[in-house]
Amino acid sequence: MKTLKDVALYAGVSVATVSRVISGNYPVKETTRKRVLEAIGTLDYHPNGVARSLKNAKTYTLGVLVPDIANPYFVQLVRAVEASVEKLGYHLLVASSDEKASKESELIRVFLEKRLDGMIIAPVSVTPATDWPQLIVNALPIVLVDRILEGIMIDSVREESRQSSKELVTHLLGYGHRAIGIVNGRTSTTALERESGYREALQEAGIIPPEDFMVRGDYDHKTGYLAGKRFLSHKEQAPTAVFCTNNLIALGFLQAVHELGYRVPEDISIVSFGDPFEATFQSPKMTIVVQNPAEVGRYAAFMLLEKLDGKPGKNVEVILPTVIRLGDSVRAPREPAQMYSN
Amino acid sequence: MKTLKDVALYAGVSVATVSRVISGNYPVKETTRKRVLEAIGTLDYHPNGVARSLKNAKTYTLGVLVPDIANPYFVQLVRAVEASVEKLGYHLLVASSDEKASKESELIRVFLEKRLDGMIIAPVSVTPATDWPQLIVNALPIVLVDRILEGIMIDSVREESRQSSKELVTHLLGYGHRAIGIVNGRTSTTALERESGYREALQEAGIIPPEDFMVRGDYDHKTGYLAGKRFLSHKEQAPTAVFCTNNLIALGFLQAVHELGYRVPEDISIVSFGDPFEATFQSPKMTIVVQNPAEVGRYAAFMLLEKLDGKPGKNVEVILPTVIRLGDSVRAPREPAQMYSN
DNA sequence: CAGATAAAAGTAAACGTTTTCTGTATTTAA
DNA sequence: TTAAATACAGAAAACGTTTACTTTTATCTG
Repeated sequence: MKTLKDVALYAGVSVATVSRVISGNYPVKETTRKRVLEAIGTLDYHPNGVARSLKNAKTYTLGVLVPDIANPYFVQLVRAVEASVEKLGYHLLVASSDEKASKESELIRVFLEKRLDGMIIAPVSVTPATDWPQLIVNALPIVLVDRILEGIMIDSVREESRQSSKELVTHLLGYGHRAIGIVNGRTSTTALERESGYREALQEAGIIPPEDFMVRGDYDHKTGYLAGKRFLSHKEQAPTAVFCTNNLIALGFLQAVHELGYRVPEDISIVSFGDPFEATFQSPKMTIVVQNPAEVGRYAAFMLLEKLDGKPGKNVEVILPTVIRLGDSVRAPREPAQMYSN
Repeated sequence: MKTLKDVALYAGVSVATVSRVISGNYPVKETTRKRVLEAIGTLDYHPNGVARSLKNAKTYTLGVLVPDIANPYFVQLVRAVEASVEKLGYHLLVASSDEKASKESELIRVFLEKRLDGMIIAPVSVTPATDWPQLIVNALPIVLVDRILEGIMIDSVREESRQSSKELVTHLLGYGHRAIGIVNGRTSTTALERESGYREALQEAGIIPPEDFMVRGDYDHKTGYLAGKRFLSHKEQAPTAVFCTNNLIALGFLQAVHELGYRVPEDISIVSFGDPFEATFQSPKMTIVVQNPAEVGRYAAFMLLEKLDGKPGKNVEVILPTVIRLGDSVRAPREPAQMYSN
């Protein structure tokens, strides 16, 4: 690949002049500018961004670290971030932590070494790994999305989760359900919040759910599928309604229900978090807390860009409101509610 | 951020020694190694990857350029690429061209300037933009995915498309359909191949489809939706079956059908390209050509890594086979087939 | 047309690494 | 105990930019 020096030689000027033509920040005589531009064209010169980044201490690249890049929720989020930052010339290094703290640490290290200008992270766990405090010290611009960390104040954007979970479960209670299960993630704040909303709703109804109604697994298809199989294989002791805390879990659960020959909502009612469009042609149409990952992404991008711009930044914690969209995945339990209250 | 110099100063050695400790490629006395490692730890030193890349002419970053990063097809593809290259220490810069040649050019330029080690691209158009030839000359390792370019030989991986399109349409013909529409993309090779398969099947049946049965738009939801509205708003002249050439188009078309109060396959039969899992709970279950983007991604990654390894490379053109999965989105047309043959 | 001033272009240092080339301890052999 | 060999460690150049500083060239004024 050609360098400034090659161009300079060809155009018969110094490298400084070529650099100035390219940057456009300095006066260059029109005739020489022409000559340089021509040289650049014929030599097919492309500036070396690496050298430039070294000199300028700026890479124009942002790191995005999500648990699963294939989860539609994060796909939407990432796309919104990309769309928000592209006009300012930033590009994205996207990576998946697979919900593993070790991979998260490793990738943060990579981001650091690559000298990315900032990062957007959906942390794996509530309790920050050892690397996190360093990060803060290093003052690298960070915005957390979807989840937060306990004990460390970092700018974050997420969607309301506890209250809406409570409402979902209350909705089920309103239909007469008493045996209500939950299929949840494990380590993230969202998982805790959603479980907390679930518990609150039940508590206010005087219900204490049995331990085996509460599944803690991963935010993935498999967890939902296995939970569905487990719940429904002993139908008599199964919950009459289930709260799936995430879109993938809901999908997996649904598949299990179908495979076992049961139907929603005739045999079991389901509510979940999800994307209204994704579910458009699903049968049945699910009653969901409508999530808006794109909005989360836009906010996160905005906040990160502000920081990059040198704005002071006062550790904002943005919580976006959510709404519930009713579908037809809920109806009253067929049998009289078994008594799990005490 | 700390530098080698800081560490060297702190440990009382030269920068060269610190560098050698880090790389591990040179002999360093155990006691000094310890001292250096300690310095690195207490100073929280992270090597500057930018400087390293400049020196080594290697960024360990690959560019991935797809038309739409939110399309599940490309999401799967990208994820497979990521999974394939991560163990070798490569990371991904992902960007969307939005099916715009201008954006594609721009992003290729960015990739070039960032000195990425290689790129994987799903080109927007069959006819290469002016930048493409340069790319080849620059000998930057490239692998095309999903689509190819006319007139330039570049390694590529894609799925068989023409023959399977033909089979899909033949399947429709077998059910007695004669008025068969197609909703397609515009510029890519896949669009051409799918249309070509469609035409062949019809031709062999002695049918020449009217121009307005052939919609050419984008590979997106909207194109499918609009086509659906258009076809079905004049039901009497509408096709009795439609071939949607892509998952998003199919989804959009389906939505239009639903909104207009029609049903599949009672009122109209549909076949398409798609992902068998995505469609699991769709009603109806679509008859599709099963695509396997992950496999495409794995192949592309493998081929790119080979090139990066300095393997000669002989311009391979990989075409992965596809299979058809029958669903229940097709049945015989209700009214006697109108005659479009001649 | 000389001298002052403004404009344009050149020189060289710096960014933070890696690595070749040297130099100095330390070990080994005689 | 000394010469040769080996093992470590340092100095400095190089990667390709940007930019402060300096020098050259062009322009202006009287």
